[in-house]
Amino acid sequence: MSSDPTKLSRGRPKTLDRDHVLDVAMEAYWKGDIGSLSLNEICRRSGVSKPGLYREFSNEDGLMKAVIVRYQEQVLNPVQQMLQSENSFRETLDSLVSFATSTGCQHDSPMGCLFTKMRESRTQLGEATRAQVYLLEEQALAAFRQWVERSKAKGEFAADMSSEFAATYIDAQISSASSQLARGEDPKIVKKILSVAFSMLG
Amino acid sequence: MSSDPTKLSRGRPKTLDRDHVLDVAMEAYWKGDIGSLSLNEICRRSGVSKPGLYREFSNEDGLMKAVIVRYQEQVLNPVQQMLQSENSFRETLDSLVSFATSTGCQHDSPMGCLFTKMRESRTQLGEATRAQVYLLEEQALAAFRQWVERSKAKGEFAADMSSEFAATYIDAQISSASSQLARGEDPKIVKKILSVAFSMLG
DNA sequence: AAATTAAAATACCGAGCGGTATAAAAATGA
DNA sequence: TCATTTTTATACCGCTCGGTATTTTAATTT
Repeated sequence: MSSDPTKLSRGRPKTLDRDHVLDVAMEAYWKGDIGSLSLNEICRRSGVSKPGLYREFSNEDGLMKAVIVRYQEQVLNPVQQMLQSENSFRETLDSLVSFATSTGCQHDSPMGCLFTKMRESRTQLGEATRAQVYLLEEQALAAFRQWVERSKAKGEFAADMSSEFAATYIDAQISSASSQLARGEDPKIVKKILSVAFSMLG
Repeated sequence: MSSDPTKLSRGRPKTLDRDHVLDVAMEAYWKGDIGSLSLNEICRRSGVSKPGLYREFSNEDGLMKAVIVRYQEQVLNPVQQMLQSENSFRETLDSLVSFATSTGCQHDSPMGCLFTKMRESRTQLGEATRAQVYLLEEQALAAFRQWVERSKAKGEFAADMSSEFAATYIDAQISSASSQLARGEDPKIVKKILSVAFSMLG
């Protein structure tokens, strides 16, 4: 908004690499216990001083919100795109299951879903982060519901249930699968569970 | 083993009420964030001094293990009994679903299952507690598997899957439901989800 | 009554936490 | 050259944590 990214700053040039810090923090929260991971530890791992981190993100809540927003952009939005494709319900469902039971979307990303992890540890999050997670929840449910509605219109959704409930059901199963993966369960088993749980849908 | 419960102790008589402390701790862990609940807080709530608590339970790990053992005795064992009843698979399944989606088994117990909660926060538990949780996991899976096997023999289990996998599937669904309840979701919705997820079993 | 035993409560320990005051360092404009 | 601006790193604050050393209290045994 106000600052030109090229070079018309006055003071000492900043060396803090925001993206690097976010990468480190995202992986840390993704792999570890969100509630037990301290800011000090993030500083240590990213090689950034504590005041530097506070200037960039205000506080722990700010960092975590930035992390979940980044996760949304990098991981969740592609899934949402997938749900809007013109493929059949079954094809999209298979893609969804494959995505949910494999690593996030990058080279060496941890098992499970950071968003699911944050949902589960709601009570340990700051205000801003919790609000963002809540927003993502609503987006996910809406995306599932619209997908089901479109599939119903195409006659590809067989189960006798409201789109609202179907969305809740799909969300619950995907979250559960992500949770199991994060706990270290065998991805093949988790995938099989999802297949059975979705077998009556279409 | 060595001490007679009546009265042949020598020193100052103990006033610490072990059961009271366990009641307080169980409710605290059940309702709150296990990883964030401090021993200091348990002491405060139970009105017991910290050294008193350490004398009785050795350390935090000892207290948490005592709590989960108590939970097993009070809540989990009755469920295991239920799985061994002579009722039909459907009847038992309905009982299981009703149990899982209502309060634990007592008057004012919180939503969800303490065992499930501890499974989810494995990494934050001490050694002894984690070992006990692992033991309970194996017991639960074995109980489910034997239940399915007996139901198959009676021709009441319709789905085409191994008893091993069926047990894993049932366990995953029950855990997921408990998790949703603990997060505050509507028990009616959760029950409906379980019904759908179990609709193809028998 | 004196010695002994065990449980009680107070007060403390080192460590780590989220967060910040402070001052040195590195760039700019005059 | 020198003041100004901005970022940096060190060192610190108050607090809570899990766990314990210490002393007082209340009972039994001799």
